Amino acid sequence: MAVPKHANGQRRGRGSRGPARPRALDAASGAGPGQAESLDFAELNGHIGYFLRRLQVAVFSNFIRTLAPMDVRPAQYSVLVLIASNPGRSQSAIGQALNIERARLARMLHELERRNWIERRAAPDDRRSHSLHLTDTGAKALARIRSLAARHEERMVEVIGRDRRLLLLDLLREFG
Amino acid sequence: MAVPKHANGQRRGRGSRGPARPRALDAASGAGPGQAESLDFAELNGHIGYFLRRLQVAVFSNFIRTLAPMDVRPAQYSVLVLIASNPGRSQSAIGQALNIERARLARMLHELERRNWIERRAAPDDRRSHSLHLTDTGAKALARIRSLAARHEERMVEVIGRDRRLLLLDLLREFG
DNA sequence: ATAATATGTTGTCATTGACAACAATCTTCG
DNA sequence: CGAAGATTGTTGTCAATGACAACATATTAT
Repeated sequence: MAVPKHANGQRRGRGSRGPARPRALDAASGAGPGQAESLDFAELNGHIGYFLRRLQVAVFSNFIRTLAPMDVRPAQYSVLVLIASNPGRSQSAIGQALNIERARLARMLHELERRNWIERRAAPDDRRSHSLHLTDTGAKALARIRSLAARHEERMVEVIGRDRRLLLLDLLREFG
Repeated sequence: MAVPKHANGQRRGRGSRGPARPRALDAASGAGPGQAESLDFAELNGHIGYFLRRLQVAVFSNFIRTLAPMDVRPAQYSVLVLIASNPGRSQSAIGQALNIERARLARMLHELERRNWIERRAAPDDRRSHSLHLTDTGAKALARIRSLAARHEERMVEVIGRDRRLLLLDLLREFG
């Protein structure tokens, strides 16, 4: 497996973290040197989805890059965290909560089990379902993962702006 | 081709559009009947990416569903709109602007050309590149597409709340 | 001119989301 | 009780997407 290709490029160190308006996270935005007279985006600018998409991609990209040392992707992270906070739940419970289709989750859990981070135990009450738990190894890994995730979130604060981030979280909390 | 599988389910009519707090757009959120004591999401709630992702997926899902009659996906839409607003630009210009990799864009343009919506003309100044234009058919299609896209955006306003949407647009505008 | 770059194209892989089919278990209800 | 129906997890498979290598053609830099 190793580092997935998906962890795409986008370095671009940028020192100065002045209080000034944060710069774009990633990609396109125009701004670069030697670029033909920038295009007219007016129409796209009316679409929420357009911005949401770009921001989401940029945020995930940073997440993947930051967590590369543990080779954990966002979906895996959310599953691990949810299992940690809710040990013993079934695959269907976790899947529904995160909106991950059961077939997809089954395969993701295979991978996490292969890494010895989680285990499926027989559920006492319903022999169809498995109850999910972190292993000790998983708990240790999660500790490291959490610290990387925290670093990622800090970086998002830097780029987006602390207040903006809070506003976003507030805005979005109602939809999760 | 026909309607791509991707245009996933998620109907769920909901009459009453009172001024009350808008309900979730899609998926999971808990709330449903007969669901085990809802899970602890506290940790994920600290992550912007988590919300961004869910909201973005929900918004795109609605977009795809709303534009299904024209079988246009978000990326195609953005390409069409950008070509319409900036006729004659090269593939690389459009690709960079939208952050679409050139190989991917090449194939997308094949499809749009097959549908007779756009054409690649020889660029006068640089014979490597193609200058992109809508066809008449494409312009007519885009008219319909735009009206569907407007309907989608209206729906987003309904769900997200007019003021919230403006706030979001404001917040996100700086990052596109 | 020669080398380095840029543009568009095709080939190919990995990841993801979706869906169908299946076995093993519950649940419902006659 | 017992058969019909639903749920849970699993595997197989397809389509869309993003990435990247290799290539031909053309342009720019040295």
